[in-house]
Amino acid sequence: MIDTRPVSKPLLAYTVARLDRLVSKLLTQQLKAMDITLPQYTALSVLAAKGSLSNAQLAERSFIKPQSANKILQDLLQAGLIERHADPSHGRIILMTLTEQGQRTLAQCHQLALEVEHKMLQNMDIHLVNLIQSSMEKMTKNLKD
Amino acid sequence: MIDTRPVSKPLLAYTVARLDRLVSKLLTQQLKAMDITLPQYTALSVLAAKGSLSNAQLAERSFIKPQSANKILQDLLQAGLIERHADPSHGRIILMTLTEQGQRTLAQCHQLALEVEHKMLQNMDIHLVNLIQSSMEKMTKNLKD
DNA sequence: CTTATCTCAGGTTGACTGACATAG
DNA sequence: CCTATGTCAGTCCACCTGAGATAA
Repeated sequence: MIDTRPVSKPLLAYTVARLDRLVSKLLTQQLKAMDITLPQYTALSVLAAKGSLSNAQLAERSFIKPQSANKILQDLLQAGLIERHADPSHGRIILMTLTEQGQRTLAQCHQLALEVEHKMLQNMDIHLVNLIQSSMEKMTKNLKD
Repeated sequence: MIDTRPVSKPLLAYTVARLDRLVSKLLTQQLKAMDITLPQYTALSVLAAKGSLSNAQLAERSFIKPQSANKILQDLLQAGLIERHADPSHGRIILMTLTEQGQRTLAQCHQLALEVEHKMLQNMDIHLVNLIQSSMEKMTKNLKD
């Protein structure tokens, strides 16, 4: 029997989505041991990288609504992993920073995440991986504008 | 003031997740005009590409549970976009294929998805994009095993 | 008996929209 | 007034787990 189906490649968007679903699944499993959800780990990482961010800033960077980001930050506050600091230049804005416990927890979570990252990148050229990462950042920028 | 924060790059896993969140958001918005959800469009695309798949096969490919895939297929059946065919070689397996209406709908959805894809890939080298896609498929394979 | 498949039912999570107070 | 921000409340969706029937 002759196969008459089209042999067109799937969209890159599909390949990205499929990879992300698998990565998220594995990462969520790993983080469960630390009693941290993936959105919580992500927020913790971004806060640590930026030093401090407001709820609105975190939401915009993460492409989610401020109400969604607020829920994540409340849970991190509850767990004692971050703390609030009033922005001296603007009374309404509240900046979030990691507590010492938050930094220790983040370091442990990062170890678990690195295991997944290394498994994902096994037998891959480091220069190619860097090129892929910068290309994907460009794609994100393309879609933002 | 001197910035003493570490300048280490984020994980590739994070960059993938951030891009996927934005792509999924835009794609979901576009598909709303066709009254199709992103999981439905994805399932439709995979079924069309493979010709026909069982619920269990679709679930495994998509890294979701059979119960989740079943819900999606039921909705597509309800909408008349796919139809069921008993597998002649195994009484319990039910293969799914696109109806003619399903193929027409998929073609229209694909046009909307291509708009997002093209925006994402604007000013990017096609050969690099192909290299990125095959690399990401390799990453998915690395994580599967 | 064991395994794979399909499917009904209910639960959880991580996003959403709505509404409103407050700071500038 | 208008805009941006924070936050309380409720909703929705896409996944999940549990349980059970059926086919090889």
